Amino acid sequence: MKLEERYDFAKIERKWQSRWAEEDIYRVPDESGRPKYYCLEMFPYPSGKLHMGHVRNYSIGDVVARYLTMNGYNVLHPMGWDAFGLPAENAAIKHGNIHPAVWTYDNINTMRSQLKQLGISYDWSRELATCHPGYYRWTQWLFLQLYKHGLAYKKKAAVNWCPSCATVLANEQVKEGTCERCKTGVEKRELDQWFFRITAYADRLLEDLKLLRGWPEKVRIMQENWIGRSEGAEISFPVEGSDDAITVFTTRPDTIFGVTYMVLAPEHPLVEKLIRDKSQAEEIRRFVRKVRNLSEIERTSTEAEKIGHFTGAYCVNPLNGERVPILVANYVLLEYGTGCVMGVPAHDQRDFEFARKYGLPVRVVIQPGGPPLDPDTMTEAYTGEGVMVNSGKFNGLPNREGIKAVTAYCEERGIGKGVVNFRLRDWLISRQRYWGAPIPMIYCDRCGIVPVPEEDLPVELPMNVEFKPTGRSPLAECPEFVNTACPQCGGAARRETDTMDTFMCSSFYYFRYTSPRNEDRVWGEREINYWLPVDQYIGGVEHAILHLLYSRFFTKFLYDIKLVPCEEPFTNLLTQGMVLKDGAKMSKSKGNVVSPEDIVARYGADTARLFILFAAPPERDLEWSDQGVEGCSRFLNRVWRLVAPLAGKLDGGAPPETGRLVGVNREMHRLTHVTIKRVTEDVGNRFNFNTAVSAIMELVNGLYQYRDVPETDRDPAVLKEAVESLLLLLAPFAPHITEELWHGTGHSGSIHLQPWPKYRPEAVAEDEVEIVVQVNGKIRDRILVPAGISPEGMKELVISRPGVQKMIEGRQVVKVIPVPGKLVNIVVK
RNA sequence: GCGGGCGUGGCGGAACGGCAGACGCGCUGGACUUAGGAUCCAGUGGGACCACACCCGUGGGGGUUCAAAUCCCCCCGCCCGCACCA
Repeated sequence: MKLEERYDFAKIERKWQSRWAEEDIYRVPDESGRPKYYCLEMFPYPSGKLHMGHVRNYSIGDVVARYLTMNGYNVLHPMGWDAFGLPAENAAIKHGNIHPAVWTYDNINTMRSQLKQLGISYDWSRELATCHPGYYRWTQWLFLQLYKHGLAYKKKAAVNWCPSCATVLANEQVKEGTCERCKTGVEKRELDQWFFRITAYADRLLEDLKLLRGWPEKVRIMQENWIGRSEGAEISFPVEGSDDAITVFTTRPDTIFGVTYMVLAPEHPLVEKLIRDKSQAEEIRRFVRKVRNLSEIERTSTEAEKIGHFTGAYCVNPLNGERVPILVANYVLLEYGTGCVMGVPAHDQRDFEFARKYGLPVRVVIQPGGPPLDPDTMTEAYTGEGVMVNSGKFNGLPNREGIKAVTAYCEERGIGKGVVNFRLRDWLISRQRYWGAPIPMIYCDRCGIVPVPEEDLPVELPMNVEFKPTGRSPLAECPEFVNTACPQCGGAARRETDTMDTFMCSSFYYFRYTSPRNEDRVWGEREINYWLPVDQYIGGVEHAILHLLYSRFFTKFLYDIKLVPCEEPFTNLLTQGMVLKDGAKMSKSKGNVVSPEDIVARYGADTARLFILFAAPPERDLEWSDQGVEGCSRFLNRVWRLVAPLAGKLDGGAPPETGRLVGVNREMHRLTHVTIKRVTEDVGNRFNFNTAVSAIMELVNGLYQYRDVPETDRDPAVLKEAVESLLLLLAPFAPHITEELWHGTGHSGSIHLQPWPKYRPEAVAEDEVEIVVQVNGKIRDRILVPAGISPEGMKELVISRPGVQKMIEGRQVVKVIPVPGKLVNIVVK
């Protein structure tokens, strides 16, 4: 094959993309003699066009997939679309005449062709879209499995409502009191909604984080904090003059003798009962109403002043029989623990501030060593260790033991028990929107809530609906959808009109890739057992909690019902950094967006990929640089100019024998093998693509030098080996140019199906190495020593040098430290 | 407030506790050219110097070590996550 003089990236990329597709070289079989490897990148939401974050994500994944393929693995590398979601519906509302399905599939078509233009090695035969009935049928089926196992349930609760998105949100989708998607402040609404009982898995989700050695610590810690396990006790305080009791959750039962007041969350159901016949009833109702009307941001802000009101009611401390006033205060959250807190001002900083503000008594019950605490002069709560005091029969007990002793005492007396509390809440999955998978449930006046029979799935979305941001699901306005027959009694019944949170769809897509076209089962047993778990998952850290926690939950559930072979879905996780421009995240509002389309059109996909991999290590943020792109483009042109003229001239025969090479040929041969070693280690062990690329650049620089030595002095076998290695090493990064040059230099068969080059240790070894001579840690000289020299030999060689003798003349040599292959440090006095 | 991360040339970034600044960008000079914003070659942390030797340098301050960008302690700055969790 003849090669053109000029590197015409556009022509080359087009040509190979269609050849690869025709020859179907990226299709992967579900069984193989080779070991399997599942390389997965987070599938995108089809928002319109690819952005640089996508290009980075998929370029990283592609290097991993191609590298492992060349290393003999049977690599599953699929792609699909997280295709349900609000933007599609919002586009329909805004433009009126475009259906979310049309909008979504248009975007998918655009983005698929962009991915193909980037030359990513996906097995497109496995492509899936979560909005396709062939997919969401299984989303619904999995809902039914959860329901069957008591993990999907409906309950009325105060839920997060985003007025802008006109739907409810899961806790995980609320950030700082605002909607994660649109930043609108969320409100609380009392609604009857579907939940998944993720809390049933809280302990395992926490415990198994320990197994995830291949995950960034940061993500594990984030999940750990989100799950928020805390051990403590629930203790009941009987309400004076009533049969009611207030149960508090506390992590410090050892401080119970220091309780000087009790606080209920304003929304606590007991409040109304307590104040009914009290004079302050109206005042408190006003307060409760006010707190309720606050936005979540104001309600939960740490800045907000702590405000409390006395209810007029009292309860009794079950440990010492003391009368304790009951208050209502804005800083107590109904959702956490029991919605009530015992106030121990001496030993809790919030309680302390609150008590000082309202002049509530402070009683010390934990005494540290040193001067005793004085409740009147304390300026902050004492939260450390100490010995129990003012605590009746527990006096003198170290507080650590006190925690257990008080808990045990309460259990014996039937007034309390040790409990474990989690911050994790159940996952709210109902959405009052159209463009999602319908929840497969039917309401029958006679039979109640009835699941749609599995054989009736999918419950398909009707196409003819009105899109209006009403806050009711558009499905509710669609009688053909709503009205149905009860599967049990056959009578008239209504369908559930809420759809599922799209995070449900993305919680199992990586399983479905193993059997994307299976219409009989959610996936094949053989396929799932072969491919799972995912060996390497790659995506943005923004999914550290939401998607990754839900997916772990799903996997555990599916493991329990024996549908998947693993308890954790993703063995290794790489969270890539953001792509920045001028130090800030690219965004339309900032006007600093660089479009992948433009870059690919101007420089080609190979250049775009190479730059993005070269500019920074993958987990770090990447600063976009047009000049850096220029540099990568220059490099590929340099590769072209080096290799293209060699077309038809690379006839070195078998690889050279290391032992017989000398001079420039030995050096070139050595550089080749050093580079193979470096790139192999950088890509294979560390995912340091940036340093791998620089190693390849050094090889090219070396080849330019080598090219300039007289042809008679060059060994054709060395040149051939160097050029072929260069192309093979560069292939995962720049798949098109390397494929073209590979064929141009006389090879048939795709470069991407070649074995990865192996370095020869004997070729990497040097005869002589330069070592550094230090005197008292400062570099004073450099000398060449034989490579295999012993530490003793190094010492002698260095000391005997005249220059070194001069430097240490008249001083006493205290110690000589030889570091093989590196340096000798002479310590003198 | 709590948790995590990061501070290295003009810039992006390299450096198993062992030669700081690989590689790339930018800049400077040269070659080739009608021309070069193409290409090739060379130089490029700061100071000092004809040049060499040399001195100073990884946010700041201490420490461990023969040896610290790297390990430990304190401080400063920036970024991210969580945020009244009882």
